[in-house]
Amino acid sequence: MTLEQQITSLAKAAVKALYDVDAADNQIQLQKTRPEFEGNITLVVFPFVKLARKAPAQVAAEIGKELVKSDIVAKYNAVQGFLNLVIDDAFWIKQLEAIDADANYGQQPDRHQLMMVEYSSPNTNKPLHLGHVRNNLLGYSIARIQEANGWKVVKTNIVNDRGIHICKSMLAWLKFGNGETPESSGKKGDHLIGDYYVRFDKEYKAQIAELMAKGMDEETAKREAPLMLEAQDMLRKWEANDPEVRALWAKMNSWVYAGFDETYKRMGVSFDKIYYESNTYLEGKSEVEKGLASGAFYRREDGSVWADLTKDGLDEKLLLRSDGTSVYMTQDIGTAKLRFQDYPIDKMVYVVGNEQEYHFKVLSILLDRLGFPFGKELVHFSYGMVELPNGKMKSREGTVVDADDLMDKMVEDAKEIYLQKNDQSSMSNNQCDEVARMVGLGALKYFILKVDPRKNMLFNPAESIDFNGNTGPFIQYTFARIQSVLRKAEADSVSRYPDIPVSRDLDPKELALIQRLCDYPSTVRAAGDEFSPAILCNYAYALACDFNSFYHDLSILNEPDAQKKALRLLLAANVAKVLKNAMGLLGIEMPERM
RNA sequence: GGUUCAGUAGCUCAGUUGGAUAGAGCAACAGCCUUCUAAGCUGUGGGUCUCGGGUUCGAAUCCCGACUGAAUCACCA
Repeated sequence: MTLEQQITSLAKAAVKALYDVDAADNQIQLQKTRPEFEGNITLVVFPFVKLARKAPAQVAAEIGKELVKSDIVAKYNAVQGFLNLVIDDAFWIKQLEAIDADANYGQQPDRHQLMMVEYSSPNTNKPLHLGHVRNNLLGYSIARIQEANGWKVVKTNIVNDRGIHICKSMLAWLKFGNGETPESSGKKGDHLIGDYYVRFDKEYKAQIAELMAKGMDEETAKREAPLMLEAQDMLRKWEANDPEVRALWAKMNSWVYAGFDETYKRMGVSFDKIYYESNTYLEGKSEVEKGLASGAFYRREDGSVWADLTKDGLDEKLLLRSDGTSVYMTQDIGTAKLRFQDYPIDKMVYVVGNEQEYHFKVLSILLDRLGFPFGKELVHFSYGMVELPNGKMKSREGTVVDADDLMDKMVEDAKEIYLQKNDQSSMSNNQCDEVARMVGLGALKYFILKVDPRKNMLFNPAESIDFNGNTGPFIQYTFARIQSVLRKAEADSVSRYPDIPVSRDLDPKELALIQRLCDYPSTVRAAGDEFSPAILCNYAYALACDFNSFYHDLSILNEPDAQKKALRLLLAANVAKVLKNAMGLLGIEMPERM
């Protein structure tokens, strides 16, 4: 039973005894005692002031007098309406022992339910940029966090591998590529394709300008530029299964996948099941046809198919174009159907930017209308955009921060710092590179995950991401320090388990650490409930801060008292365990030394 | 224009269901390495929590109204 639960029931009993009322759970308000007062946990007594008909401070004192009768409350003091409770050291030591005994501390019981988490979902016409990085890191971390909350999680990716944007890259490559391949150019496949996507846009704009110079208006020029017509022609051929177009498409996509795989691997994200739009859009079409037959949707005179959502307070939504081709929504319906055929999904989560909130609102209603039981409950985990100092990132305008470049830069910076801080004669190249990789990526991941996912965040490329302060490397460093101590303890055969039962006055720094460790399970739950890795970041940072302060003030291995030494070692080991676990849920690796 | 979200220190961000004198980091300044890793620790300065009302013992937090910014409302994805 947690401290909060114990105090809650004690407080209820006290209120009953003193004022003869049964307090509701939400009337028992507990918070951590502020550092300027003595105590570990504080009961806010304002809720009882009225029914006691006494001054707040007096009520607090009366309840305190009751509570101190129990074993776990050693002392109390009342400040206005705040009753500060000092918890007995024996309680904390027992808690630490329980934490130590639990190898999976923080893991919540199995819920026997399956959650599918969709994230990443790239287009295959350009490489990943910082916006995708946020998506991938959030998606992966949320999956890990929900696993820790007892869900069985299936991570999935829907690859948008077809459509006009893909044809643009293909066409530009055919026209201007001279048969360039990743092998011949030494470029990563996704970057190669991205270059041709940009090339298409450049040539297309030139054609538009040319047509406009001849007197054509902009709208018409955009529509009639030869490159655009050719791209559309290519899309029709693709849909008609033209062998040449399909072969080219398959070849170029395979280059992109090879590039993506490399980026994903480096980022440390993975998927259990990958869906491709080229395989799901037909399924979507047939679902829409079914909906049309059942009267859920209607067809207009021009042949296009629509859903009327005005009763739901929304607009009308197009589902099939007049030429019969599908749109984004159609594809998402098909993908949803296939997924629920493949897995017994209890909860479906889409990690997609907040710019698509409307889309998912509509999707939820449509799925529900088509008779899918999961429609109403789908979760759109809507996260904010990454902005640059001068606004949004735009692929075609070249104002993107490339994912591969950014990771390179972070690892380079980490390596430089590592070489600067360590004795170069005592390390191997491999060790240096491995630490630099973990630390560079740790800095990047923490930087992104520590901000509330719902909010837009700003990234300034001119200012490099920090390695000091509230950062991933700070937490990694704390961990590495502990590992160093544990290695030394092992070498000296120092036990972290004292021979005699520990019962002594805890140092405030020790106590603060234990109390922080006790908070971990509820933090994991909160992160899961709120879909927020940021909550875990804040926790890991606070724990690392507490430890560094403890480490600075108190000696572990040089402590002469064997009992104290053992307890501090036990404490350090468990801080390391929880730090590693928490960071693991964020997808951040922890180096043994740095 | 409708809808949704956001506005906290110079900058980037925390702030659990309303609780005590609103917190970190960066940047600036001043200290601490013969002692378990100084990517650390300690201290100083820095605030009209966008603004105005309201609710109450008590509001950065809840309600209403402004202002500012973002997203969205496509036969784009």
